[in-house]
Amino acid sequence: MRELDTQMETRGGDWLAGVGLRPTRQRVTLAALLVGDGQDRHVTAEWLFEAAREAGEKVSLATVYNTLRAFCDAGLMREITVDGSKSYFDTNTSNHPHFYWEDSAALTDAPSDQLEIRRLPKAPDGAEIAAVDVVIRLRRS
Amino acid sequence: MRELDTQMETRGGDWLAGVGLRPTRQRVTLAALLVGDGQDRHVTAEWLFEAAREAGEKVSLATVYNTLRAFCDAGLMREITVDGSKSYFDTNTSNHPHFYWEDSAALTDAPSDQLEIRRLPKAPDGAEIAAVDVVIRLRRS
DNA sequence: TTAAGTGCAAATTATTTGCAGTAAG
DNA sequence: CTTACTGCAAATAATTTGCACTTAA
Repeated sequence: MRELDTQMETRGGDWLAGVGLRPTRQRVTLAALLVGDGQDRHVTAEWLFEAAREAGEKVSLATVYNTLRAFCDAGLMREITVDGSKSYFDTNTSNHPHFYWEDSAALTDAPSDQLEIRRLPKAPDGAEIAAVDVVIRLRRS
Repeated sequence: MRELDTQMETRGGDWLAGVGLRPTRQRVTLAALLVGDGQDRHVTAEWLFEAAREAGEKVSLATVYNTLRAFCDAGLMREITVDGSKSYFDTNTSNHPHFYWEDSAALTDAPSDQLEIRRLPKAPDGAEIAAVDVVIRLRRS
């Protein structure tokens, strides 16, 4: 895996500073791995833990979990649930559809400009729509 | 909770017979609780286990899990994932949108005749769309 | 009679938490 | 200094599994 360079860490640090999270070494590392290259990313805790390890930074798995949760609470990421077994965390917080590759259990963005939902059911009385999750399940053909 | 009557058990039994699953006492009980009244239902393993208990039938939790899995494999039900922690099983196997009540963690059907998806992203090369899951998350307003 | 189904209890897997130590403001 | 953060290891929670015992066909 790639090494983390200064620019990536700076970008990760800025991302944290934006929401007032204390920029500890671990958080800067994880943030750099997540948004350091400006790409949107969908990760599992295990994947991020491995990525940190491969980048030569040491962080405990518990901290990876706590950190992902903190990032979500701060609104920096969104948690996506596709298959009961594990959670995915998305650096793109806008509401957009996903492709879920059943064979590899990978989650990627689906081109949102191609999706158009008409006549969305209205929320029942006393409730409001918090989000609309759209997951397009793909199978190798 | 309600008792199971003959008609419900008959309906549950027919449901099983339709796919060639051996109609054991436990399966007939669970099937009757699921489709005995002709209503669509969204249950968790724990809920169904409790319902069986309250109907005076004894089934182990492991069997409830194994049975729900068998019903899904047979195509009688669909598993729905909404929040990483637990699985819901839906007796309505057609592809339709759901309401997820975040406060009570309940899953219900959303009126599907009101949903219309236009320009669904096309599946990338080498893949085909297996299903499109739409979950409308509701929050008390 | 015999293969499939059931019920425990033990095993798994993903995630959270308690708490003593470490570091950021 | 003081409070938040980190790292373990132990605790949870949902689900699965191994295996001896039933039961439907």
